[in-house]
Amino acid sequence: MYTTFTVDCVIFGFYEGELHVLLTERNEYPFKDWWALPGFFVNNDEEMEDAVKRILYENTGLKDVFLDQLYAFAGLKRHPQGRILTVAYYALLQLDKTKIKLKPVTSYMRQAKWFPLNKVPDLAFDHTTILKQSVEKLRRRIANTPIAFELLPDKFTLTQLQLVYESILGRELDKRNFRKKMINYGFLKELDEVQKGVAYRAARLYKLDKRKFLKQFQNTITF
Amino acid sequence: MYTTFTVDCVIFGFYEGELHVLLTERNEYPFKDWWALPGFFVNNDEEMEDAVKRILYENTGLKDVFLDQLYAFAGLKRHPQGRILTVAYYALLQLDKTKIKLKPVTSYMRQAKWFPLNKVPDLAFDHTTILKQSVEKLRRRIANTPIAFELLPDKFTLTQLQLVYESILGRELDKRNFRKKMINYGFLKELDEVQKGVAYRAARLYKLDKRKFLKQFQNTITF
DNA sequence: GCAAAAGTGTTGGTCCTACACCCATGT
DNA sequence: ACATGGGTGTAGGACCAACACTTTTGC
Repeated sequence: MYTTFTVDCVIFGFYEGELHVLLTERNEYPFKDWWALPGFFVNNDEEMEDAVKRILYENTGLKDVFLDQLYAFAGLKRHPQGRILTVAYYALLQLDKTKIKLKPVTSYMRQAKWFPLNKVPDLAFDHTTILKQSVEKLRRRIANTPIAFELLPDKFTLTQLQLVYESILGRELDKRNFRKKMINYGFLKELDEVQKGVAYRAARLYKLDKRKFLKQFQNTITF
Repeated sequence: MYTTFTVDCVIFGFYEGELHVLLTERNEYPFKDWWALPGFFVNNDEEMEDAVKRILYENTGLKDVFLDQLYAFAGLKRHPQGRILTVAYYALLQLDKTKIKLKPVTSYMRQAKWFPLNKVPDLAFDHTTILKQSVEKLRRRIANTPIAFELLPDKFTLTQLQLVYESILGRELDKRNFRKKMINYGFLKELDEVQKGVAYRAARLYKLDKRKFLKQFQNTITF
């Protein structure tokens, strides 16, 4: 009837053409010195959503991240000391945010670091399972919802957007078809600006038109 | 760090052309005499998935139901006596199973009963919210996954199948288009049988070809 | 024979995929 | 001038929505 209550965070970020996940190095037993998803105990007088934000900040130094609930894990064997229920949350971060300095403000974690998805080590507890489920959810969601924009800075090029799709889906897409499709959606605002500081033809920058975007993808279901 | 741990069940069933949900009448305070989703405390030495099945049985008499996790609710104000974390599960039941006698085997609940979705009363705790979220999930899922079959008996007519879609989506569909689409999917087996005991032309019966069905709709994502 | 639901095709529009070359820019 | 990625169009096929009448059966 009673259980220890924790939350874990799966934070994705996109840079250098690759999808990354944010991990922390544990400084406490059990699993001392192992890499793990940022996570900790929820206080008794604290809303779960507040706890997630607090814990992510304490573990990594990241603030102002919007997280969605993924799944509740409650297996009796998750933790060596008996059942610990964890609710996993996940979030997608914009490229420029990933430049923010990562530094835990708690001694429970030694450091926080971005890992490319295919270079993630074995993780503490059942965090490998949790991460795996998050990636699956991401792939399912990108097919229906254009979550890709959450991984990019405000102004982005179509090639960057395509790279996000390709890195999440794990396959290459046709450039012409991709552009046609995105522009046809009608929620991209073409800017009068182009990229700067590149050693080749500079690409046009685009912005997400949030009004139109939400109109299309917000499920307005009446009960 | 510690919380009371419960599970709630949202059980959908389809009969008489309407989507129904299974509710129980509480026989205990708080919310005595209110209708609520079947749910109760998870034992400390019990896996969550086992607890859901046990509790559903104790509350309603239903057995052998496969439930999927929906969402974890942990608001501090969910329950008058402080935080109670609940993990909500949902399931779809086949028509013939809904004929099973409902009778709670615990004194916590006075009775269990099917309610058509649009005749659900105000529910105990935050169960109205939980139910609402389940229906939304159902609608989202039926667009991508043919979960409708879980609500029908083994052998069904195309009209029955269409009624399931219509009652979940809340709108009418074109008969010819619906049939073409379903038959084109290729996972329906046409049987040599027809309906019996109807006072009009008997409809052909179909069966789900599970092999073909799974091949199409099982996400095979490698990590 | 009539009431009730079963069953059936076509057309026009939209969207998807496959595919290869020229363009603009920085060095 | 060359290397690099930016940017563009078309044709064929698949899928979708709209639309109304005939057939079968039980009573």
